[in-house]
Amino acid sequence: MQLDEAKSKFIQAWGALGSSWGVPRTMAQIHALLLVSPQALTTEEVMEALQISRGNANMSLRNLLDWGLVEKEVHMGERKEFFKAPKDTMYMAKQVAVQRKKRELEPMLRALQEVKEVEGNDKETQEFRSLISDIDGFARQSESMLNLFISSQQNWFMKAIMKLAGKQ
Amino acid sequence: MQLDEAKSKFIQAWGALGSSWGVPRTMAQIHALLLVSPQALTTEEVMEALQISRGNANMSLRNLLDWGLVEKEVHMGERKEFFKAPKDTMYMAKQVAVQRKKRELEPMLRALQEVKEVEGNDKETQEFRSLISDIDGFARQSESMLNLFISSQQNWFMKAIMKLAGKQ
DNA sequence: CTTTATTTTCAAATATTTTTGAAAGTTTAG
DNA sequence: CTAAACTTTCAAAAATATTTGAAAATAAAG
Repeated sequence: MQLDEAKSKFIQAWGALGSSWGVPRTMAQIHALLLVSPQALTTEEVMEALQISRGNANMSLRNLLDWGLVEKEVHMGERKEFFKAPKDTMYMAKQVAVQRKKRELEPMLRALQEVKEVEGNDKETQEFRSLISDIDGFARQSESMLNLFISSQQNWFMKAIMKLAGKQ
Repeated sequence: MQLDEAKSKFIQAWGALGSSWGVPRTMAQIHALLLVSPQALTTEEVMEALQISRGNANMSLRNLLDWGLVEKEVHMGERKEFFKAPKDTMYMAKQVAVQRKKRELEPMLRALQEVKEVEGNDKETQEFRSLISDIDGFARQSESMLNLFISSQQNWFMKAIMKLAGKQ
């Protein structure tokens, strides 16, 4: 397999992965493109490489900046902005963890808190409360786990988990 | 807050959570509805409660069965099928882990394997190979972690991780 | 076997999400 | 200041995903 073909397959696969996890396909593809590019690219180059519009390229790049998955770079004497993607996998995973925690886990915890306030003491209400507090407990444990991962040094978290394998 | 209002809020929140993780909103809502229902429900009852069509209810329930998040129940003397959702949070989380591993992690591992076969020894190709093998390493660690979680007893995995918190 | 209840299928309709592209906005150079 | 380079915005268009509903299939009852 030639490098170009391999890059293209990787870009497709990364796009598909994003898509099935609720990340717009193009945004994931741009991320992949920047990951496999030796140098930082301009908006024009991203548009050209993925055959997408300026608006799309611009918005997707801005979102990737928000996610902390892409960084801007200024080149001396050049007016355009260049974009590059940090290639450290653990760093990427932590950025994604930070964002999804903020965007999905925290709103869910708030919703569970609200719904806990339900009135009544009949059996059905008690069972409802019990379900909600089970889910809430799990959500809080997940939050702690994510915090541990996010604030851990480099590969510590994954290594520590691998070590748990024998102990169960 | 009244029980009905609380149930409805929970159903909405669960639907939104699913939606932002690539699970069809209605499928997640049906799951939530069954979680908060004291008894098993028929397709008719699901249609009525969520105001959705028969086709939608049927397909979503079938998918939930595939995911292992919903079970069929037969009632003596009744011809229709009844559906209920196991309310054990850890069990649910494990089912989701099994399915997402199969549907997204494994295809990604295969794609990475393919793309590793790239020919050439120039600097750019070497950097590409290095990126792919980093991502592959992380993906494999994730897979091991999921396997550990999936096959662990009850709450063992989460508890073990909580205990790691002080040790870093 | 025939009738009726129930479930499944799937093409078409609808809804939602993503993408486009042109106009407006901003920044830098001269 | 003015013009050119570049970026951002956003309404409309296109693409994609979801939902509908009626017809077909299946299963149970009589």
